[in-house]
Amino acid sequence: MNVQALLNPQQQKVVTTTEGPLLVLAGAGSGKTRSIIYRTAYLISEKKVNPYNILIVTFTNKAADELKERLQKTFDLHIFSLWVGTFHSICVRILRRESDHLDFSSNFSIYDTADQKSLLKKIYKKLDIDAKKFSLEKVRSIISRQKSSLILPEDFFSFNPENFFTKQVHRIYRQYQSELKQNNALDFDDLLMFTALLLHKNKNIKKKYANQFKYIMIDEYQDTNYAQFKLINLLAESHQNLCVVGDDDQAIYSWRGATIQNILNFEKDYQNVKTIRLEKNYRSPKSVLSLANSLITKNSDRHTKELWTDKESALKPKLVKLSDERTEADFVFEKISELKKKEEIALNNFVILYRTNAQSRVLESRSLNHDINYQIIGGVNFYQRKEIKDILAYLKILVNPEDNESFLRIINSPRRGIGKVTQKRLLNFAENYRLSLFAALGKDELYDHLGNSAQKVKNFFRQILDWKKEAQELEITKFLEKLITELELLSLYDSDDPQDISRSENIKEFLGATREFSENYQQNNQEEPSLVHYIQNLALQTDIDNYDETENSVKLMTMHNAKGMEFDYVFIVGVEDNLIPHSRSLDEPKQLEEERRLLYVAITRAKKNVFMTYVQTRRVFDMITAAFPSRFLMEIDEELLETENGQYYENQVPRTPVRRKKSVVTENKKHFKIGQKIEHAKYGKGVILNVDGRGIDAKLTISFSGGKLKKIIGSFVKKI
DNA sequence: CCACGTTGTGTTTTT
DNA sequence: CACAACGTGG
Repeated sequence: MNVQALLNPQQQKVVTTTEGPLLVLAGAGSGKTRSIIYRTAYLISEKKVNPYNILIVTFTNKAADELKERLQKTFDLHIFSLWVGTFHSICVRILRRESDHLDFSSNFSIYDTADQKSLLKKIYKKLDIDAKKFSLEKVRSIISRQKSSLILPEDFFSFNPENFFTKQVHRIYRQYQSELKQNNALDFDDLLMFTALLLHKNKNIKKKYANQFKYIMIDEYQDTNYAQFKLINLLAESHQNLCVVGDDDQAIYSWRGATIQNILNFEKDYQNVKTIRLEKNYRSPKSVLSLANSLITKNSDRHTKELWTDKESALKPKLVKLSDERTEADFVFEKISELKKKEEIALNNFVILYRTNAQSRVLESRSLNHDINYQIIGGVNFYQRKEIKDILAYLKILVNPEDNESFLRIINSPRRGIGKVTQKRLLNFAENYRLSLFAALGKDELYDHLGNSAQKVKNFFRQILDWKKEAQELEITKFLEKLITELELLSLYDSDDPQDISRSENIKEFLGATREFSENYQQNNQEEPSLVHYIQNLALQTDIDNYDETENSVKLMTMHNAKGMEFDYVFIVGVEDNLIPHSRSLDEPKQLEEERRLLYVAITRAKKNVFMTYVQTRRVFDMITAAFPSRFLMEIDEELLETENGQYYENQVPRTPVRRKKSVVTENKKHFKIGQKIEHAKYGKGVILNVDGRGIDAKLTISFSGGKLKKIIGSFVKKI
């Protein structure tokens, strides 16, 4: 393996320093991933380490897949026994294997944020707690924080002050854990917490995994939380062969419990730590890097380092002031068209970054006027869409009959005439007999309590039992097809309503994804995947894991999602106070620093140049509000940023928010008129027969040239 | 039991 | 605005 030719001296050092604790402070674009891959290859082919003895933790599943692929293709290594994955997926794997030592079984359900909230809502009712005083999101995040810090309900008051508020939170937390257990379900944080606790409590199991993972590498170490720190610490303490890679300047997940102290204190947590700094940036030109450096040096809590590059560029980052968010979107798309034409590059070399998902909406609707394909990454996760979650709930109930949450989701969806009253009776019965809802269906006495609905419930039970049997016999894709057919899901969404069209498309896409998973799995494992395996894997999938970077389209995503990626041209929209830094982060200096890092991450994605935009008025809900350039812009050296129109530091007169007039739009002022000719990307040209609603979101009834009649939302068509 | 209307409520970021 | 929670009439 010729390391010298392909890596710079620091990277080489990372690769060849295999023993003992190693801290790699790797700036943005400094060849971090490359170093990890080479280090792994070096361990296997030069040091003759068995792949089975290596653990690599990546930040996304996608990164894990790519790493595996490159090891296989570039280095021709057989690495199927190598463990690569995210913290969560690795924990699932361990928990499934070790379920004998745990008080849940290996077919556990994994609850996402929405599941957590719906469970909490039920608990509020039971404990008579007011959701207005104890906001669901707030309590959910407090509980999440406890778990990230390995604080169980019984230890709660050792770490939290005791007052009225915390007492209630404690009650909720205790009940929440007990209900999760009843459902044989774990939330995301449980996956980490229970794995860490298992290794902590059970010396034999700890020994087993510490022996297996003789070499450990962790990517994005700056974004790990205490549970993750502890987990790794337990595994690495005996051999100390731990390499962590990260950049404290890119720590952007403290709100999720990540603590930057993990990377700042690594040299104290482990002994005889070797530290290597990767400061040469291979991605961005000097102009972009100076901008980024100028910003990040305003942060105090950091390892000092300075990124450098020898890449020159005539281009200068630009700052552009626009009047409102629509003009902003138009500007961005026009600029992209212009650059695309001028440089003859494909659309996938452009990215538009924003602070909040809500900002994608305008961009989406304006893109139609510019003939630019786009792809949104993130937002509502594919697997969290209603129609998909419904199907998943069926699968979960078949795998884990104790999962009451999933049970309640499916019992009357699609409608089968089992309404609230019957459900209430069933719940009471199950509670009296201390049974799960599904198990209650197996008791004959139940049906005496159900009156007219008894037969419907019986039919439902029978159906579930049949599916359960089939799920075991059939290959998962086959089974899924059968389930979808028998539930008549596709015909349920068979209308011209764009929402229904997208729902049935999602279901088909889900089937496709299942088929792909099944085929891959069979190839790698020489056997069919089980349903449990499949759905536990699904729960941890994200949008980023599945997106296609080769597709010819502009990518739209949050700054958070852009971590680890790179693009020729980066457009950052809404560089305003209240967005970046976000209004919720203004008071706390620590949070302000994190917002600054977030903008730093966004800027350092650029291979060629960066455009930042801000507007003067922005619509928030139904209000038009005055917007102001981000305070971060004032910190940047003036000469590093070219302003296209107007100075960003000019004094603006704060304007009072303007409430949008509720004017009645007369027929001829409407955005769309009856008789108007339009064009749709898929259906072609047509004429509007009816307009329901106002403006761009009106529901249009359109007769298309082929004779087809469709109902379509205004924003999906172009006026011609 | 359910469809459909009305009222109320809330948007940071995600595994 | 968008969507969830509630109430009413069939």
